[in-house]
Amino acid sequence: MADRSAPEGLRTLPSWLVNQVALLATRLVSDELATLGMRRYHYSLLTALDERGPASQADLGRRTTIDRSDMVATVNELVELGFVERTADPTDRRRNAVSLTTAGRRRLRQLDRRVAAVQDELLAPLSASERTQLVALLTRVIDHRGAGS
Amino acid sequence: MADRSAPEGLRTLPSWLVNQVALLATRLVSDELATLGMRRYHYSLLTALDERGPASQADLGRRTTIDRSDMVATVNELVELGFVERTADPTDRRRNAVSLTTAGRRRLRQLDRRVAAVQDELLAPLSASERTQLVALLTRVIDHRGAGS
DNA sequence: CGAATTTCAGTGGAACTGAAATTT
DNA sequence: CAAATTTCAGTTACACTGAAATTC
Repeated sequence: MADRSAPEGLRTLPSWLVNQVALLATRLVSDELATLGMRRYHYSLLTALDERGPASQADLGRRTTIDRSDMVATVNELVELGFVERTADPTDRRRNAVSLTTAGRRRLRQLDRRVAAVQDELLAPLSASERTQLVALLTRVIDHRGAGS
Repeated sequence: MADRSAPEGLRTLPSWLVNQVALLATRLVSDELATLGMRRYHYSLLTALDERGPASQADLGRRTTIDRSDMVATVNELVELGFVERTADPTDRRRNAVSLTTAGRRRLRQLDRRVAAVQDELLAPLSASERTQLVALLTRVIDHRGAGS
C-alpha cells in the first residue's frame, strides 16, 4: 500500500490546489454533460446566449473566454445539434448573429439542473456559508486580473 | 467597446470559477517555469522527490497525480536535464529507483523561490488570512474525494 | 488606411486509455 | 496464477497562435 497523499510542498501550494480542484470539477461536469453528448464550451455558450441575447461570435468569445478560433467550431457544433442559429448580421456584414433556438433554450434548462447538481456534489464537504465564501474569494482573484493589473 | 464580463450564470458557478482561477494560475506558473525551460510536471516531480526521497515511478505517480504514462516522459526529460537519476531497484526488478541529483536539488531551490513569488502575484487581491481560508476550503474539497466517496 | 470579424490550419501541455513485456 | 511496474502508442478537450479574406 503505497502513499497516495501529495507532498506538503504541493498540497499547500495555492496554484497546485486550485488546479486539482478544477480538475475534479471538470471531470464531474464533463462526465455529466457527456451523457447528453455535450461539452463545457457548449454549456458556456448556451448560457451566455440565454442571458444576454443574440451576439456576434467575437462578442460571445469575450463573454465566455472561448477563443475566436474555438468559437467557430463550437457554434458549428451547436448549429448542427439545432441549439443555435447563425445568421448574417444586417448592420455589419463582418459579423454573424448567433441566437438560441427553442430547442437550445429547452436543452439549456435541462443542463442547468444537472450542472447545479454537480456543483452540490463538488462542494459537498462545505457548508452553505463556506461555499459562498469560496465563490467570493475566487471571484476576487478573477476580478483583479481583467479589471486591474 | 464590447462587454467583457462573463454572464452571471457562469460567474457564480463554482466549477467555472475555479477553472478560470486555475487557468490564470497555470499561465502564471507555466510562464515562470518556461523561463528556465521547465514545465509543471517537472516541478511537481522534483518536489515529491525532495520531500520524500527516492521512489519508483508508480509511487511518484501516486504522490503527484501524474499518470504512469506521462511519468515515463517526465522522468526521461529530467534525466536528460541532469536533475534526476533513474537506476534499477535491486529489491524489485520491475521498478526504477528515481532520485534527485545535486543539480536537481539546486534547481528545485531556484524554482521554489520563483513559484512562491507567483503565488503572491496570483493571490495579490487577498489578505493573508483570506489566502489561508482559500487554501483551507480548497483542501477540504480535495480531501473529501480521495479519502471519502 | 487601420481595426475588427470570421475562418482555417496548426501547435502544445495536460490528462488519459489500452496493451505489451517483465517481474513479483 | 493474479497483481504490480514500466513502457509505448495513441486519443481527447482545451487553450492558443498565425494568417488569410472580408468588411467597417
